[in-house]
Amino acid sequence: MANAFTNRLSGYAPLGDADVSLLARACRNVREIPAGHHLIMEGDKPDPVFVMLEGWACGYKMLPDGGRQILAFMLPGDFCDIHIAMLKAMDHSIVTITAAKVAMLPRAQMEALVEAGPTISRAFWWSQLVDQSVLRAWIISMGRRTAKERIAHLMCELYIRMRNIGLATDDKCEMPLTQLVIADAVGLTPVHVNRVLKSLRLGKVMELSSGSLTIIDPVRLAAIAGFDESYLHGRLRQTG
Amino acid sequence: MANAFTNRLSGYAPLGDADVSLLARACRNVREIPAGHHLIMEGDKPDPVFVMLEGWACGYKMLPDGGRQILAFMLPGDFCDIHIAMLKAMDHSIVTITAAKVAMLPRAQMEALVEAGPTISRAFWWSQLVDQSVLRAWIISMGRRTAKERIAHLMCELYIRMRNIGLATDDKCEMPLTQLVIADAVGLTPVHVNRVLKSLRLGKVMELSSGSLTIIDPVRLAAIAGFDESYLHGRLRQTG
DNA sequence: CGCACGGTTGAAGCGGCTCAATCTGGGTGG
DNA sequence: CCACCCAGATTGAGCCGCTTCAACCGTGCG
Repeated sequence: MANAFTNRLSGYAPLGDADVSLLARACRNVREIPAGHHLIMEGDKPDPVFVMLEGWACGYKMLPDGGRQILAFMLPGDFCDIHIAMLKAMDHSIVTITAAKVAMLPRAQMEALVEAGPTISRAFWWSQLVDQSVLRAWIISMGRRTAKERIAHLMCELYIRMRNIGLATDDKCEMPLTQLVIADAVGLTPVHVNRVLKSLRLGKVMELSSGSLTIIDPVRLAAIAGFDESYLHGRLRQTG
Repeated sequence: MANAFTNRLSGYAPLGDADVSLLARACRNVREIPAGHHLIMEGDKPDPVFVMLEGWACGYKMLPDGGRQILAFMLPGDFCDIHIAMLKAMDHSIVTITAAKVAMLPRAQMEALVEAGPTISRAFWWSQLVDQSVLRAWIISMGRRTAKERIAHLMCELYIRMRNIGLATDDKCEMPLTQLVIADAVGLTPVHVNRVLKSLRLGKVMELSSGSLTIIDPVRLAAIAGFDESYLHGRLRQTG
């Protein structure tokens, strides 16, 4: 019954078997989506809430001058935007980064889950809390960190999130991000991202290539980033 | 019975009289706090949820190098951090900017309110949605906007939020922010904030002095900021 | 084969920072 | 009532991190 979604939520609240099967059954409507396809675009009338089951996606907003700012990365088990169904119109877009499996929960189903009991409801609140923490950490990065610190911090965040869902080894995980995507996430130029990655590589701190991240010196990477993982509130995923 | 808090929430969901009086009664425990005092500090064990009834506050995080990043401004009617009671330890601090009246709702009371019915619960969800939207807008500002655009955008945000709670006239509102505070919010230097404010003043766009904001040319200000107020989901406050 | 996309590198410019000094107004003690 | 004080505002000069513009390279794919 369990999937990436129920595993993640059970890290937030002690879900019973009934809760898990309710949540899993809510994920019956799954779509397979290739890389680079939009789940929803700015201005669309949203209805279903999207949940990532496999693959990566990101939410972003375009600016009048053609620039793009990425607002969040969505990994397996994540809600794409838990509030989506409350809006009249999307104020940002969501696009897949890799091929992905996405569950679609209609608004009514979300409401049913919330009202199904306090445990699921509590897990949803935790999920929102963590999402907000991540947004705050991004603000801190963009406001007060240098280019190198920012990129190091993003890599730490994504690595730990991957590790928390069991998709990382001790020093490595998938990281299917192009330098352009990283630039749009941290508010830098692709050119400068390239130079920073080079310096991290030459400094034997970490290496990003062919879609995966290798952490060479975890202590130094965390020091550069000023990284403290507690804000991600990760739990070891449930076994079995 | 109504106060800043119930007025704000009733913009998010159709609260009945019973809901309003429940919420108002939850705000019985009010503290008056002078300017510059902490409601809670990083590392503290949080318990009560704070709600601003009068005055301004801000949440911020200190960085190892002594820098400060402000994460949010709290105005009358706002939750300081609706998730606060779920945490084991605060990961940021909250300090008053002006003298303030703050209601303190213990964890148990929050849970009781959530379970009191779907309307209050829905209003809380909306409140979280709006808070997230604001965080996202800050990320966009810090990632992709110039200093002038960023400051203009922040002024627009705060002006509209003040207007939405009935605390602004057509072209003016209180804005008790020092240039240092603005700098810590938008990720700039106080010196540079000063220069930008000067240029906005000389350009006859807006003027910030002695604790209040005067918008001279609203159209140009919004154009500079690239501001679209819909993300704040403001409703006219209830009358009576 | 050749195109397209992503990565890499160099050179020059600029926006915002640093450092440092001066100014201003409101509050305070004598 | 005045001298003083201090936080916040203001201004100048020089520097640096990141951007811009413009190439060139490598590789997967039609």
